[in-house]
Order: sequence, then C-alpha cells, then structure tokens
Amino acid sequence: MHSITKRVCHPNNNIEEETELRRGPWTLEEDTLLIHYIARHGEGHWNLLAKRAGLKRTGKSCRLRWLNYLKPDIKRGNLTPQEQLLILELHSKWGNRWSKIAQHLPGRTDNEIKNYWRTRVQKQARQLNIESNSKRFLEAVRCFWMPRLLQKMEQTSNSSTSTNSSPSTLTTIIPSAQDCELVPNDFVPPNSTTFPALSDSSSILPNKPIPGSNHSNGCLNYAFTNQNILSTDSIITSLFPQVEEHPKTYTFSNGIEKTDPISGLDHESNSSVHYVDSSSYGFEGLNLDSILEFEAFDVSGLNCHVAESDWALGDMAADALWNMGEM
DNA sequence: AATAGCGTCAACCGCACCTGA
DNA sequence: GTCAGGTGCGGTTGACGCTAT
Repeated sequence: MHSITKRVCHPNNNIEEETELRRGPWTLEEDTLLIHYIARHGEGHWNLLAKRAGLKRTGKSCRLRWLNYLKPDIKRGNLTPQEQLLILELHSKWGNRWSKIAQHLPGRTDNEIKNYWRTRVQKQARQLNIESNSKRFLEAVRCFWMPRLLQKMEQTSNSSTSTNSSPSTLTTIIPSAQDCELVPNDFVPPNSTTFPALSDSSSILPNKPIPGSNHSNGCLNYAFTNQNILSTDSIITSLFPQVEEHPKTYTFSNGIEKTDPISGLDHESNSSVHYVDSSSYGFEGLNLDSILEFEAFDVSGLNCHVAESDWALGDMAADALWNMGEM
C-alpha cells in the first residue's frame, strides 16, 4: 500500500490542507466504511462520499471498488460457458465496449470481462498467430470455440438438470461447421465425438443462406443480422431466462463473508455470491486438438473459400501445429 | 530451496462526456 | 459560451500466486 499527498485548497478560508490519499489494495476496514456509508446514504457523489465516509481515497477509487467488488450483486468465480459464449458474440458485435457487454451479463463487471478477454481470448489468438480483432480470428471463434462452448454447456446441462439454460435454444445461435467458410460445404466431422454439438445443431441450423441475410461473415449472422430469426435480446433471454436473484451474502477478497448490507437481513450461508464454476474455461477445449483433427481429416482435399474469407483452414492448422510444437 | 516466468485480476490513469452554475 | 465538478469508459499497471526449471 502506498499513498500520495494531495494539497487541497479550500476556497472559503484559503487554508491549504494536506490530505494523505491512500492507493493500492483496499483494507477490510475501508471496505466496511464504504459499505456502511452506501447502505445508509446510497451511491453517487463519490468525492463527497469518500470524504464523509472517512475514506482517504479518491471518489473514483471508491466508485470503482464498489462497482467492481463490493456491490452485493457482483457474481464471482469463473465465467460459465454461457457467459463466455455471450461475451464472444457481443464482442464480435460491439468490439471493446466492455460496459455495454457487461450490461448483458448480470453480476459481471466490465473490468472482469475486459480482463477475461485480454488474458484468455487474446492469449488464444496469440497462440494461433491471429490478430484478435481480425476477421480470421472472428471466424475461429465462431467455428471452433463457440461450438466447443456449446458442447460444454450441453454437457453441463446434461449432468445437472437444475440449470435454467435451454440448450436446444442455445444451439440455434451456434454456427454449423457446414456454414463456416473455412470448412468445406461437404464437411462432416471426423467422428461423432469431435463435435457432438455440431452434429446436433446441423439439423437445426440452415445450411443455406437466408434470403436477405448477409452470409459472407459466417453463420452467426443468421442469428444476429436478421431480426426475424433471433435478436440479441432473445438470445440473452435464452441464456439468462431469469435475472439472478439479489444475492443474500457476499464474500470479501480476504474471505470474510458478509450479510447483504443493503437489506440488513440475515441469510443462509449457502446463498453466498461466491460463484465457483468447477468446469474450466471453455477455450481449453480448443487446445488445437480440434484443429488438428481437421488437419488429420484430409486437409489437402478441402475446398476452402480462400478467396472470400482471406484465409485457409490448412494455413490455420499449420499455425496451430507450429504453435503446438512450440508448446 | 531458490528463482524466473507467467497468468490473473484489482486498481489506477487519462480521457471524454454530461450537467449545472 | 465556458468552466468546473462528477461520472463513465477503456487501456494499462503492478502485486500476488502458481508453476516450471
């Protein structure tokens, strides 16, 4: 923890006062002060709040701490496959509009989503030697990662019937391999275990462009460019059929669990917001193995749409293999 | 056991925008 | 119109923990 000295000049009496502003990690005491103040007086007017709450922090720092960490409805823990899928799709639509993306993921902050993108998604892009904001990367996301996420979601829903997600609905937003430009039209997954989700979805998704829709960018456009098919809102609704109930308790970074300070009610301990997804991140499913299986599946005979999509499966697989070797 | 490398994420910074005086 | 304060956003940093050597 370090601090900076800020000289404050008061207009009333011209007395200059030195205020030590704290920086760095928040202490439990500071968290408690902030929580109690907001519980009594509400959010907003952060500079005033910082002073009145007795916090030697900037208003910005208080706001950030509250919004990104202390706010009771913050969901913690790994992002679920559903959430990852939604982030991928919304990012392909809006780019780095993190706050806008976060609005569609209840309990997740823009900071968390931004970190996720930078640490995981961009890492995968680097490993594939693809620019994370390139069309090529977008297609890799759509044609490989999203199906894997769907697969994960379906596995999760099969193992746990308590989930509210609707896999059959979700399937409709996932591209069929046959719809992706980097995959030949007559492509069939090498075996049923490679892309079980794809083999299911291929019967649901259209294999031909919908009149009036833009097919050139891959099959997700079916869902997102044609309002008659599926709007983003409807997808979000299908991903989050009900907004998560206001969490009853929450846990500090230091592990101390607190009762919701806003409601002031006592709650059962099993309703903590500490959300832990036992499954790993969806991208490890990519692991280049699926690409390698593509490679093993007679890549030489593929009739890829190189001219249109500006890249070839063989090229991508080669990159993948190269990176695999490095790893 | 020591340490270098890497990944993660909370927190900070700078900038832009909004609003009210 | 303009200025200041408040707020929001996106990019970046740095501390910390884990893993490999």
